[in-house]
Amino acid sequence: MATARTSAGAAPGRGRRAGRSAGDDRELAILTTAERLLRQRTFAEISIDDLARGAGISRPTFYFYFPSKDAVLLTLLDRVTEEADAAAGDVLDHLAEDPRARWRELISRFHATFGGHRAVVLACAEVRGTNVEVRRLWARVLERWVQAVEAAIVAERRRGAAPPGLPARDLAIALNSMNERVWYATFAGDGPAVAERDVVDVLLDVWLTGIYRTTSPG
Amino acid sequence: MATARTSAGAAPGRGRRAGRSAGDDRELAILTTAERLLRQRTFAEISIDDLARGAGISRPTFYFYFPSKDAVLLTLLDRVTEEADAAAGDVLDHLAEDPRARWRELISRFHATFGGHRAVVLACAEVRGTNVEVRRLWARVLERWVQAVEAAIVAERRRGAAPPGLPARDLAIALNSMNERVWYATFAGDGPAVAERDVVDVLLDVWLTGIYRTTSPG
DNA sequence: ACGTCCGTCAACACCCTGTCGAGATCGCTC
DNA sequence: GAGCGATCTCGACAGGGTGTTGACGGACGT
Repeated sequence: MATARTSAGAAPGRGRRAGRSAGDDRELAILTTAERLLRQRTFAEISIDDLARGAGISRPTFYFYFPSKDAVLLTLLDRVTEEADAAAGDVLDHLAEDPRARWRELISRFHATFGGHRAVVLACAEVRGTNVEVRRLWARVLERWVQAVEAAIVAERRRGAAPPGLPARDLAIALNSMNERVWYATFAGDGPAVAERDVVDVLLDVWLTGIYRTTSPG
Repeated sequence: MATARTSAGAAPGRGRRAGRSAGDDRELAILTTAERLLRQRTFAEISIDDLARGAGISRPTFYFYFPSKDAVLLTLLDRVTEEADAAAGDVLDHLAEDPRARWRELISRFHATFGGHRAVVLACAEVRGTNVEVRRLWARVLERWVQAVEAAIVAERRRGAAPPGLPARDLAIALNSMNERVWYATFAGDGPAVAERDVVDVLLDVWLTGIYRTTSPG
């Protein structure tokens, strides 16, 4: 039980006495061990014992820091999505300046963030089917991005840059979904996939034609 | 190890003496039990014992018919993709008659097939991360569809109906990927999703704009 | 009647998860 | 610098799932 150690939602490591403690180091050690191991094996192939040993503690002690293996991944995912949010910034507020360049910037930054943590992204895709918490967190994050894109599409239509068409929300969902799946295939490298160096431009083209009916919107 | 009972790839139930035998019934019973249970719980929540009891046999006997729980799902997936292939038929050979109507027919038929077996589809998405065989089978199937769509795009460009643009294969990958992910969200019902009655039209519009730059190609 | 497959299952060995309770250790106060 | 509560640690256990082994019954051709 311990304190509110589940994190994922706020700055982790809160709820204990102010300063740095040995416990914080251990928690971090578990996290970094997880991300390291994820670069070598599947999430399913990693046992709690692996995580514990990698962090220099015993298996029962692991449970002091995280309630389960999935909770570790959840924390990792939380960090990545925060990083992605920060990277995206407010590009969508400046679409009018140069639509194509701005949309490209958005997609490109997401690509860079996910690509930098592909092990975590792949692992999350792996457990999304079984783990409710990961599913919910991802749903929440995606919802935010969908709403941002939806608003941007509405704004582009209002200023006459984009023609009317599909409900903006549906279009935003479809485009975001496409990106997710295409990135997954590219990073996982199995099945038909777009080459990593082309993926941003491919996605961009489908976004632009979907929103503007042209790949060079004015 | 019994005979070549893994199936998934050819007509299942071959490799034993000609006529119907009790074993074929059992094998079928396992399959139908799996699809039934999948409508109620997650794949991970179903144990081999559940499958065996549902089929009226003991757990060790299950192993006589299938090497693992995943192999059952693989057989199920094989059937669904065969059904989808059959449903798709040769619509893509008649695009010139009425592009919008034909593309819509293609998407709509896939939608109907997957929607009719959403439990299996969802379960496959769940294990794709962990199971190599499911991953490979899905990759093979997807590759076929991608190639068919790629060829259709090339043909449409050649006859002047579609403008040049992205490499046809990359476009085909992106569009197929989008469909997969959007359907998944719609069927799973979690996270931002397109309403089931709208999903075909939403996907169609993105396909048409991506391929023709218009939603009403001539 | 007799071997030989097909089909069946009780029992076993194994691995992984999650929990409990008994300690060690840390940081603070008096 | 002794004492105390919170933090931290782990050995040992219980439970549930998987996959395998070895022995047993029945159908079928000869």
